[in-house]
Amino acid sequence: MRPSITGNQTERIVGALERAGYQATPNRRLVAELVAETGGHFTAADLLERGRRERVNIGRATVFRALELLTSLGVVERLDLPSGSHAYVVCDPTEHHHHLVCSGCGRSEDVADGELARLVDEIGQRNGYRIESHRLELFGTCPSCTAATADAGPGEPA
Amino acid sequence: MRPSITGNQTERIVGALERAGYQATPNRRLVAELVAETGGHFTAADLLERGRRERVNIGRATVFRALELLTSLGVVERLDLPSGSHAYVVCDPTEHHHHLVCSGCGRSEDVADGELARLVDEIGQRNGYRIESHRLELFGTCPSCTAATADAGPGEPA
DNA sequence: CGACGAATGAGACCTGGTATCATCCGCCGT
DNA sequence: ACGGCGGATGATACCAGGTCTCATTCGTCG
Repeated sequence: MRPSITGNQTERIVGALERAGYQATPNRRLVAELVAETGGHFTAADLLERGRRERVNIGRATVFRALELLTSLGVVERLDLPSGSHAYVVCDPTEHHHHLVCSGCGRSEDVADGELARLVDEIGQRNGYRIESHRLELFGTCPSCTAATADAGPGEPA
Repeated sequence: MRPSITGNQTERIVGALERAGYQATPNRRLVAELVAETGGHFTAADLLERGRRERVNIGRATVFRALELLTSLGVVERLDLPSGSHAYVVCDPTEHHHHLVCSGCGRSEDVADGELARLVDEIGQRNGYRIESHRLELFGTCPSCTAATADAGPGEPA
């Protein structure tokens, strides 16, 4: 009785919304679904477009507002791509973590803070700063994209 | 014969420009000076405004173009502030590094990559990604801002 | 059912940045 | 000194991403 993996994901998001005391309106549910069914990162424009395919009258502001809400709950986070533009990823709100993003397909993994905390601490101490927050972003090629490019074009050795 | 610390800094920037084969035009010199005399990060709008105080007819596009140029040479880098907006900082182009930014005064220190490289490597391996780039950004309060707030308002204990 | 606050959509607005295009300027070869 | 050419410039239009306002509408609760 499990409609899909993303079905659970959607419920997780909607649940987070309700637990935080926000209404789970149809629009917000829609955004939750769209976010959940996205493999990888997405932009707000993206979401809006997909949203409009399902429900014509969804406003741009509503999408942004929903995204803002979800961001404040930690179920999505905003990434800064190397290009300088912004994207969102869905992620686990329960633990401080960072993101490893595939530049091929956009897929993103959460990576635990781990040793980084110590390193950050040291840097702060060395410079006399009181560190308040830090952000690590990793960009690379995921296993399947690596495999795909290896298949398609092994023609760039030296 | 040393006009100011930032004088050298300016020359360093202009030099980088010339070495890379670009003309060191008056506009670009102006931008270099403005950048050099900035303590901390600045936005493009910032720079434009200050630029216009010196030379009325400097175009917005020119400032952006100069900034882009300097970014491509590595003498400035673009930061993503926690607020989501962008700022630029001048930094040392000779070595891969990250930034530690004071959220009080905007001042920024370069911090060496150091152990991070190893950590990044491990993360990549653990996830099967081929890491292409990474970015660490640290935000905190610098020594003098810490001192200042301790003087001004010690009134937020619990 | 009625009321009130939260949510919504349309659209104006803002910021940061890019593209276009005509002009202009500096530098080069002669 | 001159002519020409490419690079640099400024104005301006444009675009993306995001926020604000405001009137309407929807949900929820009494």
